[in-house]
Amino acid sequence: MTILEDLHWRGLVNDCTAAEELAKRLEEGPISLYAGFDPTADSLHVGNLVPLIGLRRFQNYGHKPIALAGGATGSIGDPSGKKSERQLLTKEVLDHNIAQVRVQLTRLLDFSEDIENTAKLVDNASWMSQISFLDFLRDTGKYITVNSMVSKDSVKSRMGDEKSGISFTEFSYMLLQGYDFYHLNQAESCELQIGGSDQWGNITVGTELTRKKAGNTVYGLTLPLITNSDGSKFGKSEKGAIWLDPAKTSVYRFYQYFVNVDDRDVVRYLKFFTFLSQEQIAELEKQHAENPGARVAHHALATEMTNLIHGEHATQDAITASKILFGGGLDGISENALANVAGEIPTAKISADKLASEDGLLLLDALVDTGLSNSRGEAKKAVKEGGAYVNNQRIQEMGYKLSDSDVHYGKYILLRRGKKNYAALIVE
RNA sequence: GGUGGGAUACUCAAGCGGCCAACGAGGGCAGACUGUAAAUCUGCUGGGGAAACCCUACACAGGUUCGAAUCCUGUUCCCACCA
Repeated sequence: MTILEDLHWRGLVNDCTAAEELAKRLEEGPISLYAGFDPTADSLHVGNLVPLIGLRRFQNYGHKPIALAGGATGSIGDPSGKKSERQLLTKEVLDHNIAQVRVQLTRLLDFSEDIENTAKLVDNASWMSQISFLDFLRDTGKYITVNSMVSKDSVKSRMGDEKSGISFTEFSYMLLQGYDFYHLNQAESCELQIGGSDQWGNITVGTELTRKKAGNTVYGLTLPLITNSDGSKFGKSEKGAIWLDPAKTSVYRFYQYFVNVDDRDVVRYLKFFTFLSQEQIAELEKQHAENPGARVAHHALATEMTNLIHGEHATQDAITASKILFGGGLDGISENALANVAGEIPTAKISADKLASEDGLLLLDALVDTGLSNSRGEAKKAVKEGGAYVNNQRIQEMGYKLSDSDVHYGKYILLRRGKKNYAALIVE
């Protein structure tokens, strides 16, 4: 199977320039390719993952991947898919973000130096900052007509919108990104750019510019936008984006996000996100069809993803915690296991004195303290509705006070709101 | 610039002097069912309080009234028509 066949089978090819030529070129030997990301946050989230994993797929087939951090373009803001003008980020913030993301990329791509096609991370600020505005207009702007720029969807949608419009700054974005491709073609012999389907317009500016300016043929390939079957946005939970940074999204929540993927999506996502083979995925699909309740495919997906991003050790901890929390009662649970669980879910601290005192600690307050409820009113609602649990025992008594008898191993009280929101109280 | 219409909770959208913390729909949360699904059914959905009840809220600022989201005045922003 070739890389393109692999991508097609996975449903990862949305659009492609000169598909046949590209296939031929790939057969001739390894190429360099790149995908960019704008460092708009100090961590990647699962929504950024598809193009980056795409790079890895190419790397696995012997090609050389380049991850491009948009230190320059990120300071402008890509208008693609955006309804309104964006807030500009400062250089300091961008640099910080790039440094953080760099670490995460080392998990996704192989940067080992002893291999032929080692991955590379570049920042377009390093060459963009060298170019004067005048030079850019003379040497680059000359090759692209405004007519073609105006006809891009990303611009058209904003031109039609009298209210917000589009600034010259964002309008110019595609030229900058196009120049990146040209630059990488010159500096790294880069011949292919991949990206999300919203990047099509930007990518084609790059192929056009490289052809006109350097006379080289380069290719673009876009990957589909991931959509959930229920219409919600992929990569977002009720608490916001699912980040790769474990400080922003705990490993446990990361793992759980994939365990909770809609049945209809699980096989698609196995293809999109994992490196499992066609046979392995077919087997999982079969098992899922035979017994969806066992959620074999879900667990495989969650395990693969968590392994990739957080490593095997952290994954095992998340799996262990999940088994305990969703596997029945707490009876006979070991102190070690409980400590592990507490490490995976949100916690709040409470002093032993407070617990032993006359006033004690109201369950209502504990729910708020641990963030399981946003206000006492919500906590009361949860208790009233039978959605509040202490150590997995439902509590419906409004004035319930936590006491020593609720404490496991002198240290832990497990709280739960609803079916799957857990938190731990740590007694100190 | 002129005239008319509008701004209501997370979103859409009723209400046009007291029965309004505000109909209804969507969303969200919880419960039942289940598989930590989907679909369905039920309840809840400003804050505090066990509750009675209190506080804050219907663009903003004032006013009329025993009492205002509802009436009046001014301000801001939207939309339509005219110029």
